[in-house]
Amino acid sequence: MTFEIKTSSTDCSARAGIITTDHGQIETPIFMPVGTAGSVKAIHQRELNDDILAQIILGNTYHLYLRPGLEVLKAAGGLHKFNHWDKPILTDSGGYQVYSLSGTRKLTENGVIFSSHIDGSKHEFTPEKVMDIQRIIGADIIMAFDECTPYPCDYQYAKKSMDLTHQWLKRCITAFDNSEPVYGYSQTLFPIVQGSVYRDLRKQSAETIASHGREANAIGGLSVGEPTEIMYELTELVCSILPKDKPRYLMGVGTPANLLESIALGVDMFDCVMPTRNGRNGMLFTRNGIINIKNKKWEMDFSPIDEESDCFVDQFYTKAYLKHLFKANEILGLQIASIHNLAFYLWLVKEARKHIIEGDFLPWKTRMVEQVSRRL
RNA sequence: GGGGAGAUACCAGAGUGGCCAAAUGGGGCAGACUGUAAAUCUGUUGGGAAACCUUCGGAGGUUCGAAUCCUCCUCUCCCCA
Repeated sequence: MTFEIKTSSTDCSARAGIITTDHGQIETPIFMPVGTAGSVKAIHQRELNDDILAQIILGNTYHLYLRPGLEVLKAAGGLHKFNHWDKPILTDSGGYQVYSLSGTRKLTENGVIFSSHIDGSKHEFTPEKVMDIQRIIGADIIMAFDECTPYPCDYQYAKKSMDLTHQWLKRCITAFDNSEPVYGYSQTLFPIVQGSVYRDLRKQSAETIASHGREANAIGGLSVGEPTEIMYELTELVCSILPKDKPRYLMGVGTPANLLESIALGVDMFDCVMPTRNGRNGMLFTRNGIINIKNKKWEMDFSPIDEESDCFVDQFYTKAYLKHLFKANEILGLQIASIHNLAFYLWLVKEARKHIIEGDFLPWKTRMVEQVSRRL
């Protein structure tokens, strides 16, 4: 994997770049749709390509390991062949599940023992095992095994957890560097900064992560419930320490406004379930603000979902029809909302890139943040 | 014509003397959702800011107190002829 910066903003830390992988290029800043179980929920690959213009998608180690399982993935020839996505894939390590499944897991010295959310069976994840699984899944970008701390999180725990993540990282790196890709193309390991909301821990973690000199770096443990301002302050701090010439990936973020603000702070990559999950729950993100399509006010609104969008569903379907689909529990509603939201997210980062290159990112960003945050 | 069952909030449907402005579902209205245990979850749904007022087919009655008991009326459904 290589990263080349095309243009850097002069009035903020935003930059436009190109990541090159064996499955093609990614123009940054980029938003990566989440496809946890090997599928971006409710979306066809054709829509991902032609309507949403996705350049890279995510998969999840924990979920894919449990189902379909490594035997199937290996026999399929890796996730790219299995789900027929031939552009880049990034897999999360299961570090987020250490957090979100905290009720059914146990931390050990060696790693984490999970109870499967599917059948309750016990499975152990260690840094070595997680590297091995991600080799077999065959993602272009694989994530270090970390612990995503909850919020709030007391200092002692945050420190202990950060140290654990750092130890695990060393083991991840050893395991990764001493193993080979399973399917011929190269894979890249991203380490992850932790440290909860504590500036000194974040600083220490960013320095530790940077010292490993990997090809890119990720920021984890944010957008877990802390105030947005704190998230921005920590992102800014961490970005100021992580090397400038390497991609920075802010994990799990966020709202359209979060993306724009974070791009200004120097973040290049994002992923978030929000456009898909919230879309399935009736929330539409648009350049003019946020719509809850289930609300009565859209019942008689026969205007297109988004008249300024080039995306097929935005022109083809009306708000009133989409409202009806949601109320009638029709599966098509979920599909339309998901396509719309992802297309909007990809449009937003593409537009951000354009303005970075044109040199007017900051004023454009300020205007857009206000616009996309409105409630319609 | 004879016999039986029933009428409860937007709908379905519990409740059969006080703890009932009335369970539960559905529907309606709104809210939440940030590296997906999520087509999920939460709130609310007679009026009123509140004290309180008006409700359980209708009209009377019994009782300190009635959706619940009694009388009559209206209507619905089922079975037999």
